[in-house]
Amino acid sequence: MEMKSAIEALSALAQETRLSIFRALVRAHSPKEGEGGLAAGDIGAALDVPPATLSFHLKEMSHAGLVTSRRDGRSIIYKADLSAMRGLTEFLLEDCCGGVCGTVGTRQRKKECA
Amino acid sequence: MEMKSAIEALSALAQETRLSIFRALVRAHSPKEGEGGLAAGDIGAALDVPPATLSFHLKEMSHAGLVTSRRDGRSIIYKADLSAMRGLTEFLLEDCCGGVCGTVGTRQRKKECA
DNA sequence: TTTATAATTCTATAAGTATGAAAATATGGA
DNA sequence: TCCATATTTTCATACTTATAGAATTATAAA
Repeated sequence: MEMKSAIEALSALAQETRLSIFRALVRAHSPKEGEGGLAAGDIGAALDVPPATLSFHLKEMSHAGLVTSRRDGRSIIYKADLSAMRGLTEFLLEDCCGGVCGTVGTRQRKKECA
Repeated sequence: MEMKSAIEALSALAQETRLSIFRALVRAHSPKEGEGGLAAGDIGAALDVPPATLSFHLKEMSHAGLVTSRRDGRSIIYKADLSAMRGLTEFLLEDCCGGVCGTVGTRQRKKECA
């Protein structure tokens, strides 16, 4: 991940409606392809957001790579892209402590930085 | 962490100058109290940001809880607060897959979601 | 005390983002 | 085909955020 896409992802999350949408999609997530996620209408109903506003926000999140979508009949199912999240976290903590603490990359951490 | 502070932290990171500052502070981090971090002037010189602009951004980051500061003579040393980062990540991925994947909380993950 | 250095606050201007009503588009069923 | 449902696009308005020059405050050294 590089600067530009990291900023797009962070900007997409830095808004109350979008953050609520994302967290709802995380809860409804499934690691299985073609499963999990929520229909746009269900998100709008759950969070009480009008269709035009919801669509604007979902588009922002798609462009930022935070969600994917698939059509299911008349509905469009949105799903969180969690690999983007991991990439973002690694970008943020890259080379932490100049590399000596091992916060990013290794499974076995050397020190407790984050 | 709750919604409001998460949005403040995400907004603080969702801006090119501030994101560059944060990453520079992550590299210069030390887990030891009173060590690590960078003087405001050094950040400004490294990133070529005028003092007033830099000060504006550092204030945003302080208010968002992403950085702490301590005075050292005429300089003010800013340091990344990495515990805030961990709190933010946990907030974002809370109850992932309805809780079954164990992405947040447990050290030993059940599945690879993020 | 005077001077130099470091950082912040004030301020005006410029630029970017969110909202939701109305209209348009897409799908599936009668 | 015609109708109902689901979602997106368009658009005007309102709101929020970034920038950097000039003035101010704080610390340290001469």
